[in-house]
Amino acid sequence: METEATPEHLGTADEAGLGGHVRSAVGLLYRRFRSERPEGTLGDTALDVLTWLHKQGPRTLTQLSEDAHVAPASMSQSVNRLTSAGYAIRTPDPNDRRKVLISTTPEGADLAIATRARRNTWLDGQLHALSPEDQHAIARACALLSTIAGS
Amino acid sequence: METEATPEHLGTADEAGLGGHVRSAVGLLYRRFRSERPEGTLGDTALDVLTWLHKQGPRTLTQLSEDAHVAPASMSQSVNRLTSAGYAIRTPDPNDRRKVLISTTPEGADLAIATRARRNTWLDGQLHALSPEDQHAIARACALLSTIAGS
DNA sequence: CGCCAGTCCTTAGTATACCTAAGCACTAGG
DNA sequence: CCTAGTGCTTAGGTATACTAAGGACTGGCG
Repeated sequence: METEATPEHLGTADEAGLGGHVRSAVGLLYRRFRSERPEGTLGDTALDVLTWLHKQGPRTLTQLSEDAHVAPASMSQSVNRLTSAGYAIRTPDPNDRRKVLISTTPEGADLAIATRARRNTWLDGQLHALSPEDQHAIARACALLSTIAGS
Repeated sequence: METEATPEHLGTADEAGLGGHVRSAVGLLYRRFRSERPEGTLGDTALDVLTWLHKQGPRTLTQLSEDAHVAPASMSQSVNRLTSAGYAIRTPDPNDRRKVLISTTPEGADLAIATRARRNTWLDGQLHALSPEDQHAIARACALLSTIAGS
């Protein structure tokens, strides 16, 4: 086993808690976000994809699946929901016809904006009640954890 | 219904980013955690429940569902997976036979420990590569966001 | 030129996890 | 007892994810 590299001495409640706290907080927030989905039949993943497309412009399916860290087949399903609901379209890549570019429709852009606004209504309301330092800590933690998640 | 309170003027990149960054980071981490599940057939929610039971002792189903912020019916299903895999048992509450106390079996306790260790191996490895200030920011953000999620 | 390996995407089948609705089991108060 | 309320379960449906398998296209090599 890792007789030397295991950092057992980094505090007491700290190490036992940090990873666990991150997991716990992520689970709670994820479920909370999921429950904040009163409109439409689209799930949160599909809405996330729509938001990304709205911000970044057209992406291939493989790119989207890498962004979300899911298998291409999973992303294809999520894109199916978006396209069958009329919020996104698939366009064959003119340079490489194996690829498919996914982009938002005008309705999709509207929904992305509306979704963002609705989400911000609740979450920003909570975040703005915090002190600037707390907000800064959260921003920092998000950046760090996103990097970790993407590694 | 967001006709009145929508804060359109709350900055430029900051507010648009903070809520969005939180959501994005949570989504990425959640999927990452989910993919870090090589062993057994139990999902991450079921493992979380097992971990809570291991730490807190027997709980009723309603208590568990409140802990996880899910409907009692959902928790009942998760508990079903645990019990049918032999990691937890249901015991009628002697004082109120409507209630059911859920507790871990010895195998469940072992699995909880092993799960925690496996999770910590990866996540703590990442977290320990950060500076103490960064770790502190994450700990703080987790505490704050857990409170927000639970509100 | 035609074949073949590799890449990109899709569909099919399966599993987890969440929900609402409906119903059973039990408790407590008339 | 009978009835209202509480705790839990099951049934049915949706979203998301995976693996496996196959179709469409590209590019290189005989």
